[in-house]
Amino acid sequence: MEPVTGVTDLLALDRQVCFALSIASRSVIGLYRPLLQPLGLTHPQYLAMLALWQHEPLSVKELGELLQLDPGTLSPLLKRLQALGYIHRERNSKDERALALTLTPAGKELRAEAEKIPPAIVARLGMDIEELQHLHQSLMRVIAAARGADEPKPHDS
Amino acid sequence: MEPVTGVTDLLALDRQVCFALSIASRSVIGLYRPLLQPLGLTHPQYLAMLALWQHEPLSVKELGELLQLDPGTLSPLLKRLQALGYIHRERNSKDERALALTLTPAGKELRAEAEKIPPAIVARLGMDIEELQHLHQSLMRVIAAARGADEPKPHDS
DNA sequence: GGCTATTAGTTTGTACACAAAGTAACCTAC
DNA sequence: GTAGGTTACTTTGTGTACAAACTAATAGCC
Repeated sequence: MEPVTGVTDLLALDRQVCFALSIASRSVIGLYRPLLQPLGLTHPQYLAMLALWQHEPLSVKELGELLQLDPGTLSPLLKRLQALGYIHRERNSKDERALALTLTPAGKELRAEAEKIPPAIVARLGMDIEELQHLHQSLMRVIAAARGADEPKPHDS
Repeated sequence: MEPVTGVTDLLALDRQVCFALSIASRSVIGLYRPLLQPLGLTHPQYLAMLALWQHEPLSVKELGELLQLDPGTLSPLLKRLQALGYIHRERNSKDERALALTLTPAGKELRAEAEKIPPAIVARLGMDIEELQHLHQSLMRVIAAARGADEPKPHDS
């Protein structure tokens, strides 16, 4: 479409996938903010709750694998969820190193409120479900590709 | 494809576009990290440099519009770029409220190093250029949609 | 000209995000 | 069973992000 001058700018902002990825992520999180505020949650806290609603009980390590977050990020975040009264943080009696993260009754009840959120976001975005699903698949491939990329090929040389 | 049970889990982690968006963004930024480290830059700082290489000079406000970042984020980030010796921050003599952000010679020279980065990232990701371009378009549509969504329809009611 | 509202940046406070160092519990080998 | 390494989590330090309060300069209005 464009004249290939041989110096099409590799560094042009508007060509960088990572630039689009950063902004899209922040923009969509921004849409969640007013919806999450009544629940007292930030978006990362909401993702942690999603993981617990689906997989409770979890250890910090397991939650970190689900959300791709390291323990140094989760540790204070989980204390805040506890302070909000949504989760319990108890040592696992089988292995005192590990935490057993579980939901409080309030944490379980919150799920009903949270279920209103995804449809509201989709409505606000006003995009086709189909395009969103396609985007989702692309993003999952990017995640898998990035995951594979920084592993130095286990059985090589 | 799946049996529509009527209770397909709206809150399942693996269905949330925003979850995929957050993780994809962090994952790809993680790929940049080792490449940016020799330049002394973080990913947001790299994006600011991209903007300046393309559009210098810029005010903080203009840069904020390009990167969708608010001045409270950019102010300290730009001081760090100045401390690194890559940019100048001077008041605009036409309007003393505004800053004129310009590149130092070192900042201009950095561009040659930076040009090696996008091809390296694409290579590490190992994805089709075509799929990446399609993803980029989808992301730009999401950004536009999110942008439009939180504006309360200027001429309504 | 001088008052008021607006605008551009800065600062402060809270919350991620991640690297690196620290601590306590577990496991393995001997 | 105990020394040494591993594992799970916490803590500390740096750097975003963003809301809200603040400061200084400009623009509009009388």
